[in-house]
Amino acid sequence: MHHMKKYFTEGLIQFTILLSLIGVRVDVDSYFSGYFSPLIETDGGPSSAFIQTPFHHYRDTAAGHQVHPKCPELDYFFTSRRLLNEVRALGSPARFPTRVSAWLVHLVPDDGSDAGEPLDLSGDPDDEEIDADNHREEDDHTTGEGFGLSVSQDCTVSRPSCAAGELSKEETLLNRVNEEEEVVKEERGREDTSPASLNQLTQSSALEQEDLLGSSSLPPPLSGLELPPRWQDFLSEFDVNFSSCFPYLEAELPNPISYDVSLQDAMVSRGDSANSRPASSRTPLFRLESTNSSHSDPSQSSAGALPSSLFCLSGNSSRNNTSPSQMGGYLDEAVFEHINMLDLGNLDTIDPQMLDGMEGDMDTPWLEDSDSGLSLESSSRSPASPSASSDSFCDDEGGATGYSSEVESLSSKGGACAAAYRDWSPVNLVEYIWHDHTYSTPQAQNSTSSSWFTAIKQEVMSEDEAEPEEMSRDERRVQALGLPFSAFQIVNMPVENFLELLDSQNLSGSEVMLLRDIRRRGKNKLAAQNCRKRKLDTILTLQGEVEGLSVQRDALLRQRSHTAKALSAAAERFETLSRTVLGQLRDEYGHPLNAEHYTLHCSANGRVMVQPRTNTASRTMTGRKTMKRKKDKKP
DNA sequence: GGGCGCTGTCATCTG
DNA sequence: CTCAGATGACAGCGC
Repeated sequence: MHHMKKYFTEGLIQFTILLSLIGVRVDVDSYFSGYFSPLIETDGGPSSAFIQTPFHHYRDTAAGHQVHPKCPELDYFFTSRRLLNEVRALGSPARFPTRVSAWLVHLVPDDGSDAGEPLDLSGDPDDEEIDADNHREEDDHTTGEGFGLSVSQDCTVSRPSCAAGELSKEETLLNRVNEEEEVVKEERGREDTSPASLNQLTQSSALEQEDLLGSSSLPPPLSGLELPPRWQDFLSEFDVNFSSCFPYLEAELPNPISYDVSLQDAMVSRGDSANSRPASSRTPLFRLESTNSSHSDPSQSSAGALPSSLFCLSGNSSRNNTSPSQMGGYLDEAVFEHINMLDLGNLDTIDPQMLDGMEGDMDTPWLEDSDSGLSLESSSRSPASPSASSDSFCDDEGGATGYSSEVESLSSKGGACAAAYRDWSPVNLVEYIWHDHTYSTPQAQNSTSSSWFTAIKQEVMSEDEAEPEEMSRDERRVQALGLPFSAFQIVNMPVENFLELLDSQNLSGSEVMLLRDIRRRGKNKLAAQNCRKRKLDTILTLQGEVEGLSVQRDALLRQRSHTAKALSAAAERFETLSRTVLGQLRDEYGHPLNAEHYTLHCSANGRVMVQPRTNTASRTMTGRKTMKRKKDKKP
């Protein structure tokens, strides 16, 4: 199960990369570097789960037993961060030559009969590769039909000046895409949908389209969708009909397209490119339009919550019997929001539902937590702990040093506590607490005190078959007091209930102090865990920021370099052109003008004048001297 | 046996 | 003043 989640996490990130490349913006950073990362429970209010969720409950295994923090089963926790760093590193060519060639190839139906069939997920494992070889990419381009997304770390940013043929090819493609968009617009207009959001979500793909259109080659067709084995496994786990998830891959892309763009460049230059292009050229190339065949098979839509929402972005449209152009014609903000809401933290709630059917042989829920919070199962702290020796309760009990003696002495106090203890069986706290992630707000927390008492007692009584667990020091103390509450409950119950407990149980002063210490220690334990988790998150966030700034710096440096090269090339072309023009001109004696002595000057009104080069130089020098004099006079 | 990381606990501060 | 939370510091434990 953990492999499943780890696998899913990696797959999700890779899928996010692909979505980003085809224009669907998915905020990955917010998932992993934000305060409320997906691997952290989300905020749920003043006593949120984030606050009270032990950090290390994620380290628990499916069997529920404790694992060491260094256990490899923690990998899935850190895998997301590692992958994120790798994704970030993709944009930095200075670090390592990496290229991700991810191909999404669509079928081009000949007669339309194939449009609804699921895409062939069998793919060549070489289609996704991390390879520094530049020539492999070209090979990939020549083998496939459809559109390929190739992230090349070593590809250049500046687009080479297009030849006339390339331009015509681009324009043709643009026109075709525009025509398709017009058709879709007309359909949408007839069906009275919100036109404002028509192109909204395709704007993000404008850059990719432009880069795509501006890139070099159009690969020949390839039938079938080729995915790397990891993707096949990843998708096959959820039984997702990929064609239903990306129907536009089949129907909306008659022209196979490929483009090479650096991932970083795609991110950095998105705004520039989008602004530099005329609006008319921003044609939505990738549409998320539902087809009739998307959900022809109801079982295909029965995947887990995440696949149905993540992959089948247009699934709800057809399920709700709305027309494809209404709901699935384009991605809308809700879809983006949904994607953004799909942080990995939701896996905690998704996976049990989704994976139950897939891994029925797993006896123990993987969500089971163990070593966390109050260390209710066990406490490695020896009785000789300093805190134990300083415990007021021990002092009051006549210097009892061992916990067993404490328990005995307390248990021997008899009275109501002992009677209550006889009627109360210990709670299997592992089962009772850590399976419920709402433990931050106990079930009866919001109820009245008496009902809260009753609810707790009933729950405690229902745990008759609970196996005795190795309990912590405080837990044993609570049991010794004969209270019908666990240490966890004492820690997490509202203060009103806690005070009522203190009053209602006829506790002595030392016992009250013990309960207060238990409550304080338990709360502080959670606070310490949160504090450490927060500190770790802060460090990771800062590391991510450093990484991002480094990538940004690299991009700016590259941009500066390219700008300088472009400027130099323009100057060179101007010089060549000037020499050519001057060579055609004659002075009053019929001699051709010497380019060494004359230059062309383009004025603002478009006039081109021939000026003596020496005069310009001298005038420039004169101007500089004038400026210098002015500067000297100023102080 | 020492280093290191994790964890619990205490003391203290803040809201 | 009480309470809850945050955080630095310290110590114990396991690897």
